[in-house]
Amino acid sequence: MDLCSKHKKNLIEEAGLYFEKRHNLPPLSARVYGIMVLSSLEGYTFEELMEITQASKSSVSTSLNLLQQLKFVEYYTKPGERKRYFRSSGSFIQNMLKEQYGTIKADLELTEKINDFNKKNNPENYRKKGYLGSIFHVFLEQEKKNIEQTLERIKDFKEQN
Amino acid sequence: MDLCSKHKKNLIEEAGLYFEKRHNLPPLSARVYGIMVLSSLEGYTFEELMEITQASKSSVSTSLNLLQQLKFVEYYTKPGERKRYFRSSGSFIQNMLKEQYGTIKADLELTEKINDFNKKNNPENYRKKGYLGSIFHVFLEQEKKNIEQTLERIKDFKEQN
DNA sequence: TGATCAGTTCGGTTTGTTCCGAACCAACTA
DNA sequence: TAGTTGGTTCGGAACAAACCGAACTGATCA
Repeated sequence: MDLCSKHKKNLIEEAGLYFEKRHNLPPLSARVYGIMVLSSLEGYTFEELMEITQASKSSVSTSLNLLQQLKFVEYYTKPGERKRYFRSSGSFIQNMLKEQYGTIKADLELTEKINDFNKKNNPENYRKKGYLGSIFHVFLEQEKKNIEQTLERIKDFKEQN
Repeated sequence: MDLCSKHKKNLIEEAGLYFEKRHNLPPLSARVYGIMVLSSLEGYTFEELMEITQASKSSVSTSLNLLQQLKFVEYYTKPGERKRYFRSSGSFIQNMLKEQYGTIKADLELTEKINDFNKKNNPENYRKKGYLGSIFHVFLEQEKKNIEQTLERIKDFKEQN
């Protein structure tokens, strides 16, 4: 039995490649997550994932554990069955944006440190090159809030719908 | 001669580690970029970078080429000299945000494709799980603009100051 | 109790990345 | 033209990441 249409396979490949490059997941994890986001809420079993990816038991296990740790994937069980059904947890875009937001936040924090240093040690740099001191600092604070709010709105939006 | 104070060395290490993890640069490239963002507009020569990083000629060359390709670093020359002086191009935070923005944009594009697919193939998923159809789509469009504007504002701010 | 099922853990192989030294090139200098 | 300076390119060593098979665990079932 074919678990996957041709078109779906192509999309999985595209999404997988994408997660690998941009969000640097290991190749197999990336493809597994690709499968999840393109699948119904039903999800897939361990076996089916082996079948689709043509990967080994241990590799699939490791990949699923990583994805669960990242909160990208979750599983549920059907009463009476021991098998787990794996599916994407939350929406794909929310997971991705949350990650990006974390990075941006960390960027801004590092920026503060760097600005402080340059203010003291490379004042000419600090002025001319865009390390614009307290005004810029305030400005960035504002943008930081802006970005935070975007994520909040997405969260709220989803909860209300 | 010591090209680098103790305090600066620590910051370089911290920044380097950060670029390595979050923006996945190779270790040496990450440290070199750390040096750049913590240095005056004067920049450093190839030799000085070898001295500070204790790395080989070829490694420094490769690193600088990567950083230039990413537009993180640029060089200038002094009239009459053949030597290049390397320095961070643009402000660090701008470079970082630009990168993040690119990722978010790509995320949103992939989201559209995935939503389209799920709409057709996993309609129940599409409804229940946050793939909320055209409303969500419109909503995301708006957020996309929001994020774009943040970057624009940073750019404008810097140009005006 | 033994057998089976669902998944994990552990070494080892394969694959890929990062860095190095040595040879090289291109521009200038004596 | 030969030598020096500033930097690049190439092949390989050292290390790390990704995946595999085989042995294992822990739960259920006959």
